[in-house]
Amino acid sequence: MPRGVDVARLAGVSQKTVSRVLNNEPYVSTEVRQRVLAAAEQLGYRLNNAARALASGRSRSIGVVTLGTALYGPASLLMGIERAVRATGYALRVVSTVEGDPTGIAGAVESLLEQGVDGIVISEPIDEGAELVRADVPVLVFGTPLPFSAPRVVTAGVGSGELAHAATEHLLDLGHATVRHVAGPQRWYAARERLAAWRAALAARGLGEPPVVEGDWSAASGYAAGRRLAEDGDLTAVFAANDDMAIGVIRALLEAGRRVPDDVSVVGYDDVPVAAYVTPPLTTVRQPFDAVATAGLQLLVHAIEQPHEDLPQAPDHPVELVVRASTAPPPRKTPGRGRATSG
Amino acid sequence: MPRGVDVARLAGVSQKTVSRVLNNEPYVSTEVRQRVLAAAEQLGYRLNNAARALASGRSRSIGVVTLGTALYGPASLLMGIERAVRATGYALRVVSTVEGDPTGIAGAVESLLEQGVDGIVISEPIDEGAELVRADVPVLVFGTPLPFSAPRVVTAGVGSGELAHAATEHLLDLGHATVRHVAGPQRWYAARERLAAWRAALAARGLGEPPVVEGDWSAASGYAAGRRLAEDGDLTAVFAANDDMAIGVIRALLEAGRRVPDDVSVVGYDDVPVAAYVTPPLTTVRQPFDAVATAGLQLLVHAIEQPHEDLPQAPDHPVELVVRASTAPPPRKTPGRGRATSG
DNA sequence: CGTAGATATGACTGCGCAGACATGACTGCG
DNA sequence: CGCAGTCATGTCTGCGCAGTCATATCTACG
Repeated sequence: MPRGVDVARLAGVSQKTVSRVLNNEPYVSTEVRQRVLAAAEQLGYRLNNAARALASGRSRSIGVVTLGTALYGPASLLMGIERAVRATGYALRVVSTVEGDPTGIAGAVESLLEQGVDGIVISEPIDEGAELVRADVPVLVFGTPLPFSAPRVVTAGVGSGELAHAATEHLLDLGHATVRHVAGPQRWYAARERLAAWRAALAARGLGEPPVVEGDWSAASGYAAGRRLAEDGDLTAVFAANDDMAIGVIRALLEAGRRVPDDVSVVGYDDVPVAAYVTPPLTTVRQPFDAVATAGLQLLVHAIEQPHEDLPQAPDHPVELVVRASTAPPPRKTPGRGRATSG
Repeated sequence: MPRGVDVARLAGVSQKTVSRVLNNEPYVSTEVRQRVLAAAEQLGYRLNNAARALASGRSRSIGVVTLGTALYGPASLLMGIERAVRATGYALRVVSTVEGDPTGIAGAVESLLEQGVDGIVISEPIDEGAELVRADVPVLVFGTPLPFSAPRVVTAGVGSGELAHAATEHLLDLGHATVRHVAGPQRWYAARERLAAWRAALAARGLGEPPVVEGDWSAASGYAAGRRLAEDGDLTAVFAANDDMAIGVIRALLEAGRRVPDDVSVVGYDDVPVAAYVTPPLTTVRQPFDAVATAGLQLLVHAIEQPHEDLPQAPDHPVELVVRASTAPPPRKTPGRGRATSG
């Protein structure tokens, strides 16, 4: 591997000037700049990242803690983060945790700190007990300020709240007497936020709160939840915390003889790409992952590079209720079937 | 930040001994090891990655080139890679490309090389023209040996071939006269492989090859393909290159008045988590992403750490055809509707 | 008891870059 | 014309580790 001095020799300048050129620093004449670039090109020279990081004290990289799942939401957010990180000129390092991992988020953060990242992104905050996560670099959390100890903690919202609210209201506006909720796993911030918004929407209309069924985001758990919901003879509207569970719910309802949306309306969350094509097409909520990631990363980079300035606040992002065929007004005559017992 | 010498001083040893302890080198007495670990713990000491990379010439990190999509296949493989990389003790750096990106895979590889990775993984090879990708570290490609110039190029298969073959055969075994194929974008290796396997399965039975409809992996493109397929009055069986497109195809067929599976059988590919819960539940093919990723990474790490030994071959992985309700024997009396014209 | 090997530790050094500072050439203006 | 300010470049240095080699101690065995 050629080094900076090799380029310098070939271009007839000092190593420092090579460094200047390759870092786009001012005070280099155009002519020298050209010579250096030509020499670097000729030798196939690349700056040595380790040496740069050691000399400058910054690694120019950002670490992200993600969940080891291919779930649409987390995967989309991760891809949004990747693009946003690259746009800021930083490199991306990824560590995943799995639910139930004993070291959890704290362990993942620790491993990123060992790698020397300049900042950390927690993409899907989940509660792994009461652990306090310590970091010596700025941290960006999507959703909620976990118990973090770090120089700067930045929070960027994904706007789940208001939209889960809107999803519930959409069902109520259609005339449903109430809305049942299939929640996500409550250790996830995203799941808690959606549950709270559903609750708030019911409360705003003075409605009581029917029992919540909790799933694990999977279609299988949605199916199980749907079987339980089907025992409710008065059921006409369901809000599921993500699309996969909504699809499972719909399948269970169909198998129980409930038509969707004729008998029961179902709303999902995420707008997965197949949502428009399943039967029936799913009413759902679309999240602007890219915009959220971009905005969050701008805050994080600001926190990294201007450690003493105040942080601007993250803007809210337009979220969108996508109404499709899985929601309709409730049936005229409620079927009034008796409540079946499980077994 | 405390440095190695600080720990050394506290433990009453030399910096070099601290280095030995933290790298688990032999020839350190148990007693000294304890003292050093205690001192490191007390100071909250962490090895400086940049300095170790500079001094040792290895960054202990592996870069992966992925596609900036949340598609189930690529996302699952990425997560499998993350786990596999972590299991080998390396750190993971991620760069994504988008289709149509002018710099393409070569640009992504270049940016990883600048970051100083010890090895590179190309998770979803796509053809970005005839570019020759150059790397000075070993490269692992999932699927196909692209035109690569690197010290070692390792290939690990995802076994798409035989299974796309099996999927087609499953339909033929049910009695269908032929099988139409909704292909993925042909720049993707995975799409070409599935197309070739479908072709081979037809040829093996001496069947002619009906025209292929190409999609872009999305349910929307599957829907468009399904509308075109619905013009074929003799259509009874479809093999789609992924589940999302299969779901789109099913929707289009339903809207065209074809029942699935009564009139037309549809097979997908990937076994996305909702496949079992859509209507009808989807017959599909499950890929062992984790196993493939683990095996591939073992090869890559071998190529990195034993540059002069021969590479063991990657084992084949069990792939699995999952038969669900979307496939059935063809209808007794073919409907024989005339071929409609589009427009 | 003497010497070869294994074991345990330290001193010194350099990896390749960017920061601090020095220096020289040039510009403009009173 | 002289001096301050800008521009352009170079010299020297150290970031914090791991590699190399030297050294000291401990075993084993003839």
